[in-house]
Amino acid sequence: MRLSTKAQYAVRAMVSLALLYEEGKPVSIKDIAKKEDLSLNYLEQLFAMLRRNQIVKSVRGPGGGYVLARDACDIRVDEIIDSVEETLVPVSCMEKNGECGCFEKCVTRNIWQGLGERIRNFLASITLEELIQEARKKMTTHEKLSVGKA
Amino acid sequence: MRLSTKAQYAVRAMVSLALLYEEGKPVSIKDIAKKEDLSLNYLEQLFAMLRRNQIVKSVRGPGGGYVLARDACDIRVDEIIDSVEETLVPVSCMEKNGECGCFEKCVTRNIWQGLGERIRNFLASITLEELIQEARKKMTTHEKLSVGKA
DNA sequence: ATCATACCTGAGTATTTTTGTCAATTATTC
DNA sequence: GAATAATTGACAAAAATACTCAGGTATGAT
Repeated sequence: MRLSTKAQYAVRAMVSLALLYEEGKPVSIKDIAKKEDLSLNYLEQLFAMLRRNQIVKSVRGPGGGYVLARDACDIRVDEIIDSVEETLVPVSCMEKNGECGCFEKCVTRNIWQGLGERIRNFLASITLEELIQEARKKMTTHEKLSVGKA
Repeated sequence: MRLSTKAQYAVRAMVSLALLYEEGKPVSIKDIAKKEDLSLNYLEQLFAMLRRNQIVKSVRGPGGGYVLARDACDIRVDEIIDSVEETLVPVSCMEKNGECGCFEKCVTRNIWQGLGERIRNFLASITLEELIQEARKKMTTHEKLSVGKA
């Protein structure tokens, strides 16, 4: 029962994007890669998926980069994960919108369905905005501790 | 976000075990393998793990097999899954009982922790007994439909 | 005793999924 | 038209998963 690193990276990258963003200026993937210490090429793939799912918008050319497609308070964590990972449903036979055809036999079906719903609901209850605020809070307390590091 | 087939098999096998059980007579792994259409050898591995975790008891020799180690109403689904799969925690850095050391930086930590708790709580809220009763219910309605099949 | 049954163990393998890398292209700004 | 940065698709390494196999060990029945 593991979330892929892909999904974890995507969420972290989205927080980074939001934090690095300053009015009107797109954030390059390079900056995010540096901040999060991730492979540039790999991040590119993730952002391509995020873009296709309308989580971010891209701006090409010099000075370009990525921007949130909507307000942070309107982006839910489950949407971010959906963009890069196929599914939050815990078992594969339930993929195609609920009907695996084994209804009569399958005793455990209800469990997995219930579990999938809990996971979905929980991740849908958290917005990017909340993560950003938490991040800012942690940053300030952390900065107090590491003053004069450089 | 997938549960391993291992975990799925284990839960199904436990239901099978409980359904096949008749007073005093252990159920052989072979019967379960047949009923669930799983590899005998693979099931053996799973039951070895279930035994080590005191979910089932084994009886060796002819006429032997496996028996529930406790009442079905006292066996929770999360225990079954724990026995065969390492973890219900969604990200690896949180393995060792919660402390990954990246507390200050890690903005997403709270999400994964919360998610892990939801998953755990949900699976802990279901007992084997409940699954058995549901299975019996489905069996009777299903039998009505497939009368005279053989 | 010995034989058949059925659990028990650990090593090994094949498959799939995940996690990336690389090379080449396209769009945009200066 | 040169530099920048997103965009794409193919490919590859590595890890996890899902098994198989070849033995062993305990027990009951004859």
